[in-house]
Amino acid sequence: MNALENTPLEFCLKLARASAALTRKMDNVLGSVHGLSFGDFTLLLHLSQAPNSRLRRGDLADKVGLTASGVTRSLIPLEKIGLVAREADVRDARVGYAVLTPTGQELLQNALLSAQNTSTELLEATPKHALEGLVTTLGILSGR
Amino acid sequence: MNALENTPLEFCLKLARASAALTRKMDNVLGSVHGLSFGDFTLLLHLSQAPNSRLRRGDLADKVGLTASGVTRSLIPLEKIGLVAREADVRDARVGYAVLTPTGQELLQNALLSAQNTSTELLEATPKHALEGLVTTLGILSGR
DNA sequence: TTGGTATGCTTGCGTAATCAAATATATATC
DNA sequence: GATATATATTTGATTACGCAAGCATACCAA
Repeated sequence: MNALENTPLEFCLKLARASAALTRKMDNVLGSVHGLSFGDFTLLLHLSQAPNSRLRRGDLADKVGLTASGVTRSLIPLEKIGLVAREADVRDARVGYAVLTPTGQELLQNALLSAQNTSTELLEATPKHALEGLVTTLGILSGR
Repeated sequence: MNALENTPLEFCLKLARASAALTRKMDNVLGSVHGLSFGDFTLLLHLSQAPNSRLRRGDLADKVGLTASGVTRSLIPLEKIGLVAREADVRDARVGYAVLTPTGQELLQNALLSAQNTSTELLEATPKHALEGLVTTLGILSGR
């Protein structure tokens, strides 16, 4: 009945479905507790992991899997509420940086705990060693 | 440097990123060749796999990982161009079905080949046995 | 029956994110 | 050094899609 069993396409379909479920769950948890979407959280987290909590806007787009324009638009509300600040490059006036503010750092610390709890809970039925392999495969798909 | 190595959260972040990359790739391929988005394709494919190529709209939502309202809206253009038709339930006037039309079947056949090629290509560096494990984990995440 | 609740789907509204075009700046070539 | 091309980001227009509320219909209980 299902000719797609164990095909790459089946994998892709399940990936998309899982991602949708994950995003909704994360959006609900992070949104109700911290006022962040999963996308917002991801942006802040990547910034916090960068040197000086600062990234070129284009590089940030790459890391989170958005287009440059997606990052521009997503940052607007975060800048407005003071979680992220904009900085210019001294040598190249075209590039802009996004920097995590102290306020952003602080909010992120709390949101991080929620996100970790939620993801751990979601994956509690998955053995740890399985995740390692999966991360590799997902990296391949992302072109990484 | 990265305290998230091999945590469930890292997995979730990569999952979201991989899904974004996958969707963009599929959208490009299916869109340019067949005029379908990856989402459209997924809807048609699930219908084609159902008995009589027909599903209750709510069940379809479940399968593809959208909400009911997402399905309602996504089907509108597909119904408009005649790939999907709407049918009523004789016993329960609340339920609506979505049925794949012959035109839809035909378009899907072609799109399926493209999708299969693309997904195979994207995953060519991933051993088959790895995919099997992944599918299980993704199912868990989807609550399935 | 009839009132109340549950179910299936759609609509209103707001946000997110795409592509393509525009803008601004930098770099290279002649 | 002027002109062409390349790069980084933003803006315009459009589509996708979630949640909450709204409808219509079904089911249940007294």
